[in-house]
Amino acid sequence: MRKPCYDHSQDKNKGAWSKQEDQKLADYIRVHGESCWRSIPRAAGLLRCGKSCRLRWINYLRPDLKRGNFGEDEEDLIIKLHALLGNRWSLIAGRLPGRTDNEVKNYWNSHLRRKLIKMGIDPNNHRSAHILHHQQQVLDQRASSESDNLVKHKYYNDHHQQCNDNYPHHNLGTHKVIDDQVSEAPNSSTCSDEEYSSSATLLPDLNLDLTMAISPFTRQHTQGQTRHLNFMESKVTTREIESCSSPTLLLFI
DNA sequence: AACCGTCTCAACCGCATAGAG
DNA sequence: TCTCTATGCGGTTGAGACGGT
Repeated sequence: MRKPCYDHSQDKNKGAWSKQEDQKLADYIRVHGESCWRSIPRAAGLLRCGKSCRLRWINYLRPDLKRGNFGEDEEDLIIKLHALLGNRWSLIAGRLPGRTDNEVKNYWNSHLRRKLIKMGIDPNNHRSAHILHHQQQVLDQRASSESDNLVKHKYYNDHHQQCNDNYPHHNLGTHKVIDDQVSEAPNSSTCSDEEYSSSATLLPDLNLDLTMAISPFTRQHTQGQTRHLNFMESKVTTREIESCSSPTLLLFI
């Protein structure tokens, strides 16, 4: 049986950190560095669990943290990255020097989400809400009368183009197969190889290289045979994409 | 001044994953 | 290959701050 992450059976402190606790932790880490969080509380004389110490250090005590309000450029970057990565806060925070994943997540939930909603943009998929509604209606009608998925795809792409036109600021491109959270292609199995390679297109203003790759894990195929896929494979075929339920997004920094 | 609703953000929690043995 | 432990991540919670009535 796995031990609980937070063991409060030994009179561990909970809640807000006191200045003395902060001081103890900061002093300890300055001398000994960040290693083995589990042992740090005892070594530093703190009645906290290791996880709590790690969180406190990363989110508050780290000397390289940038405190204060987010700048416009930071907001802009968060929105763009969220459009690409979804709620991968640690990845997003990694592109914002001095910001933590917790900080970015909180800022998104308290400010940016609302800001996008006010602008008529769905913060979940970064699409214009009224256009999305209209497109969905059209899509539903067509889907009910035609079974051809290519039709859906055309509408999806047209719609996406329209969103980009309406909100060029976000430069969303057509990253429909980057990730199951980010992309919402009606049916990715209809994409051509060319379309998949376009999903690896760079976003020049972000200086990001977004490359499709299949997860390194061995995947079971329906026929029962096992196939090993190369982790760094950047050119993947439609068939491989089909066999992969969760394509991995790689960020090369 | 008191109450209430909303907002913000630090901290908690549980799950996933990496890595060691 | 399997099991176990430590760490990392993202969703959620709750206390305190703040503004409106």
